[in-house]
Amino acid sequence: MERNTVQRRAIHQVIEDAGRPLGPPEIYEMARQAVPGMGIATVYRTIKRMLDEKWLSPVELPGEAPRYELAGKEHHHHFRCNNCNRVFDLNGCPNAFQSIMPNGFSLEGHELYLFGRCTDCVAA
Amino acid sequence: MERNTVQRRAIHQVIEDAGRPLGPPEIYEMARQAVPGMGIATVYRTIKRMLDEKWLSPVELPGEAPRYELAGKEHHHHFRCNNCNRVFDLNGCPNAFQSIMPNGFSLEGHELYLFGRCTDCVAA
DNA sequence: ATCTCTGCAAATGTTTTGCATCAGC
DNA sequence: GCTGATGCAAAACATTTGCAGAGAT
Repeated sequence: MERNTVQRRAIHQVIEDAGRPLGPPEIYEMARQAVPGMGIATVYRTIKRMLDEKWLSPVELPGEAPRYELAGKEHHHHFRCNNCNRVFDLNGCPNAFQSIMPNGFSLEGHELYLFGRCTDCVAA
Repeated sequence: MERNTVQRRAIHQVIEDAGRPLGPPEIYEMARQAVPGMGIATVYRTIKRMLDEKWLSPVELPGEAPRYELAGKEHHHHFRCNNCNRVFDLNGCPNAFQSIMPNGFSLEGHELYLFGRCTDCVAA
């Protein structure tokens, strides 16, 4: 049976409060402020368990270390600002992928990432 | 000045012959057949240099180790078969991404990956 | 009291780097 | 013969795992 520990609570809290996808080192640093003695292994183990339990879903930008966000949102994609590097959720999905599928192939899923400048950085 | 070594030639040859994106371990194994004594470090160093020289471009599927293919093709995306795990080039691009961009954000680039079954695996 | 979770440290896997030597020019 | 490139081994990172002890139930 699953136990409700301070570490687990701290990690869940951090991800919830962030409102954007976070990577293990970020989660570690932030959760550490609430639970000073915590080890990095606990962060990895907890993330893995939360993924199994579908509390978290991974956000894996090409060429970057994985980040994680709370699961349960509906299908969406992500935008990363080339200037400030923050990752934002995008609502909706352009369902126009069948057009580039080769004949005889079947389409089962897709990943889409957009890059550019967020409102804060579009001026800078 | 840059030198034309057997290792570099072997690596370039392997990637050219493959016709699909390869990862460093694959490149190492295959190039090793042409140049038995070669070390893995040379593969990494050579890939890095070829990226700088724009001979190669990276293919970074979310959650997977990076692969590399010859650069210079025109804009395209990739499809990975969920069954045999091979990666294929897709021609064309559904230019319909502006529709999900938030107001005030500017779009500068995108990455798209499709998943499913290739012709060979659609029956299996 | 039980049994899972944790922290630590060691192990793993991948990519990078230092350095003496080798080889392209 | 210079000087960049290579092979080896060690180092650097990120992530995983074994284990004994702490803590939740």
